[in-house]
Amino acid sequence: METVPSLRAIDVYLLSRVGKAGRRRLAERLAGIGFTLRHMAILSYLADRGPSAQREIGRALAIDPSDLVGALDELQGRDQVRRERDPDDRRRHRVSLTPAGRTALRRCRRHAAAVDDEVLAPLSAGDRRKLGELLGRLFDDLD
Amino acid sequence: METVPSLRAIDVYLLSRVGKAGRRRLAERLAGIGFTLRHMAILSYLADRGPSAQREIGRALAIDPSDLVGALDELQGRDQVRRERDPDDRRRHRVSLTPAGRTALRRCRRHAAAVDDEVLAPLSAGDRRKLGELLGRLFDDLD
DNA sequence: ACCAATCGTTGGTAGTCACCTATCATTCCC
DNA sequence: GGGAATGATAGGTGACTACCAACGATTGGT
Repeated sequence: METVPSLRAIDVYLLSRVGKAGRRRLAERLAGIGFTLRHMAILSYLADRGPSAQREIGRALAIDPSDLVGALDELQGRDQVRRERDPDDRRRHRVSLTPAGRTALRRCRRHAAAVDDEVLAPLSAGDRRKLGELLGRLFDDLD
Repeated sequence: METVPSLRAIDVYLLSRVGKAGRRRLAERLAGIGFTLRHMAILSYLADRGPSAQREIGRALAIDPSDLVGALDELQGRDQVRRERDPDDRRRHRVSLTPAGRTALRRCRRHAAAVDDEVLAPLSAGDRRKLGELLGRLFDDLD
């Protein structure tokens, strides 16, 4: 990457470029095992928060409800996710992880960790921890 | 943004999400004054490195040569950039900034600085500096 | 002088992405 | 019980992106 100091000085530009490169590598790896970043985010959400309505998942992950349908169809088609009507509110679907879903998630996480190691290779352990903390704060501030 | 700890723990995911949000805000602001991120990157490159061939610009900014043509057409249409044949190698175009281009770039930079302030608001001045340094190192390591 | 490579350009494709609208079933509010 | 709001779904759109193939002009190697 050639040096363009006046661009390099813009933090949002750096963030955008580095983020895009990282996203791309992660997406490629996940694609190799039949997943998208979105799939992984959904599985992670379910693992952390337990069975949920689609609307909650969509809101948390910034996925449009109508887009979520397709992603869930794919996961369900591989038995990684189960959809059943919520008995307490029959408009809702109660989406939950299956054992196969948990296994798949573990695989995704291993790939994600590998990409982290790859992308953050230039940083020391301490710097890497610091970066994670700073990014976490920025992330929490979104919306 | 709801809390999904196992996703938040993935640095590349944070990078990707924060970067995308930042990119979006910057793109919106620039769109308000008739620019894209790509335009700004090109103007910045020319300001930093002086008159250049299209191929160099494309390589440095990771823009496909065929995509660069259109962006330069737009800038040239507004007299922010000049294209002339390189007398030393008549295959090349010598692309250079015009005074109007410099003025436009200054405006872009002001908007970019404002977005930086906005996105990085949660960080102290010290943390912000640190983040910029870490991102800079990761950026230099791309490709 | 000729062949291969380079530069800019044209035109097209495929994927992703964030939307938006409309519809049906269900529930909530009064 | 009736009207408004909500959840999931289907279907489609426009913007942007990253590509790729092909071409004419020009240059460099030998």
